[in-house]
Amino acid sequence: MENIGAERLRTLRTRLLSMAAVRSDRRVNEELARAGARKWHYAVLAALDESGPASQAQLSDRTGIYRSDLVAVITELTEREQVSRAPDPADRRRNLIELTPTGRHQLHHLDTILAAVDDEVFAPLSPEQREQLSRLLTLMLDPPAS
Amino acid sequence: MENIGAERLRTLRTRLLSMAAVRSDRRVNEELARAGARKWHYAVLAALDESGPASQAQLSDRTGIYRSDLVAVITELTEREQVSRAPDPADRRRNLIELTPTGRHQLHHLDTILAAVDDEVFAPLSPEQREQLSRLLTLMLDPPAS
DNA sequence: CGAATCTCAGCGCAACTGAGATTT
DNA sequence: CAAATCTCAGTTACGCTGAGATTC
Repeated sequence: MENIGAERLRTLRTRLLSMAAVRSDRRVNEELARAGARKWHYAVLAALDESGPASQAQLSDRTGIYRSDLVAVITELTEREQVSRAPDPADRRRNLIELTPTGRHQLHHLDTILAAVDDEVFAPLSPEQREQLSRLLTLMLDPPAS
Repeated sequence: MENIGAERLRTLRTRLLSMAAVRSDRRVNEELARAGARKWHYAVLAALDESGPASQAQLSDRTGIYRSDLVAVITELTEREQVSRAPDPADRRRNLIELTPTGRHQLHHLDTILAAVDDEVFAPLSPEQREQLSRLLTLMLDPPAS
């Protein structure tokens, strides 16, 4: 049981990661809120833009949002007329969710906002360091098949 | 408005950071729970070990726990006899919180657990990459005075 | 029939706010 | 008196579970 040093709270890696994410998430949520959105809204819009119309179950897989929570998210997006929800004629268990022109416009708006937040949150890092951070985090999340 | 690419959700840096932290936090919380603790318990024990006896307000500053939440945390730690809480004779508005021998022992136990979790969570990274990650995160959180 | 899908109700935890009581 | 400290009550959001109804 060696000495860990008098800096546990400042150097513990899992804690650093957690604190950095809390700070980043807070700014992201604040700025999205100013645009009338939350991060799940963004995730759904982006998933629809990148992979096309989908059922709620597919959107759940693509975004990581729980199926039960997606119901409310899609309802909110339809109220804002950013997506449409209609029964899938090919399989009436499913809802077919599609991006509307308004939704695509909002997505681009949110892209701009998020780019600015990224720039602010990672301001202390050089462009090379930001890339390095992305690489390390990606490596953590998707370790290359050994 | 240039094209962001069809990988937003997989490459957005703030999202990578958030996902990595969620995964890490989950493992930390699971393992601390198996030891009958939560991360705030650890933070308080470590702060007391490193900086000595303190009032709850001081502990709040050192750990980042809200003063209102510290009440319950300290109560739980006293129930486990890991800290003692007594009115500070020098200023009776304050409670003086001190680490007990049991608390110091538990702290060392939790140190061991957290070292193992760190090793597991960051397994995909080499020792050099782990150090690099720590440096980048520290830089983000405490940017050097420009 | 079993399996998939959507919906709703609710739990547990964490971050956070606000207010009251006591002491300095 | 104003300010600091501790305590308690309550809000909001999120991740997650479970159950019912419908459709395949």
